[in-house]
Amino acid sequence: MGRPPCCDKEGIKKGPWTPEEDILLVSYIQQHGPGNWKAVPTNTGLSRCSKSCRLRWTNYLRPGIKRGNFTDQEEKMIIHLQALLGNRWAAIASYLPQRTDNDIKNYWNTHLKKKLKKMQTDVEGDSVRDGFSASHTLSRGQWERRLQTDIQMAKRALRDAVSPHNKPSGLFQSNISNTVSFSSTSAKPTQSLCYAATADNIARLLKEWKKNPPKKNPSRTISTVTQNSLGNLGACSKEAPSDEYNKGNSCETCETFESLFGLESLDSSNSELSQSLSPDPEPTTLFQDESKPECAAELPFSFLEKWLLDEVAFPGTS
DNA sequence: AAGATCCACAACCGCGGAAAC
DNA sequence: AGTTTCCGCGGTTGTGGATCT
Repeated sequence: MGRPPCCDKEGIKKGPWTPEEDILLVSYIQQHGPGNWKAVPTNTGLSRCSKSCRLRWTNYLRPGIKRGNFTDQEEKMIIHLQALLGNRWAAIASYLPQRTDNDIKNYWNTHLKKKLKKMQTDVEGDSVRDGFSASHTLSRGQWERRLQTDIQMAKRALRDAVSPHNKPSGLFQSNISNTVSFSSTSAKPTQSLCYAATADNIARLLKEWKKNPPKKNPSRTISTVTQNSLGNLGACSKEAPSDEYNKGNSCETCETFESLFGLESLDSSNSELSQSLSPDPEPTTLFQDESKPECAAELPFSFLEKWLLDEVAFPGTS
């Protein structure tokens, strides 16, 4: 049963987005901000369902999205977070602010899953050769101990991945710079700038496209080009990654950790944070909603750090 | 060179939860 | 309190490009 799909209506366009549609959507959001997706198709004249608009925005058009190859660090993070959180891509994405859940999900399904499977096969092959099949011979107690060990290993590996002693990747530098910039108000102008650049870029691309329309599959080709360009531009907004995925995710993630490890409420760390991250009293910019919510940006990472570094919180981990 | 197959990823679908009525 | 509507999430599919045969 369930609700009928919102895209069943006649006249609703599906498939790849064209640059023109992108521009319509971006300029509308530029004026009104994201949210109220229901109204977007009506107000923009787009023949798209609200869902499609939201998806297009969150996955491609919003500023701060990094596209392209995943770094080793990101890969490690995804693997370990997936081990800890399962397929909760939105939660995982909240630790990789420049990546969308869709991106991470795709990367997991296309690359990491295979990689891990292969590794597992190799290990199991060895085990079978040794006359030992791990998964079938474990008693419940052994299984639990193994689970504990897995969690600890994941935890340790995650700590390695985020350790400041490691060469920091853009990922964590961006988190760090977020943290630093919280005390100043420098992030917002940067962010707006990048957004404007994004919209301008679409316009420029469209002009180019109209001058020299590609011979084959124009919409997809240009769309892809636009996406990449947007991604590249978005990458400049390291200081102000978008937060679409962080809304609500931080708490959700904290709950996950809490439930996983039986930690007490995060109230204390929250209050600490709320002090250090006093909300910006200035009038909001157009894309305030899109800006990295200080709390959401900071909380998961801080908590993660705390969790990783606090051996006491998880007795017997060392 | 051409067809077959694989791969990557953008987009869609359906569901659940929350908010609005 | 019950129903409807909207939003967000995760799983899945479709399509075009890349690679292989």
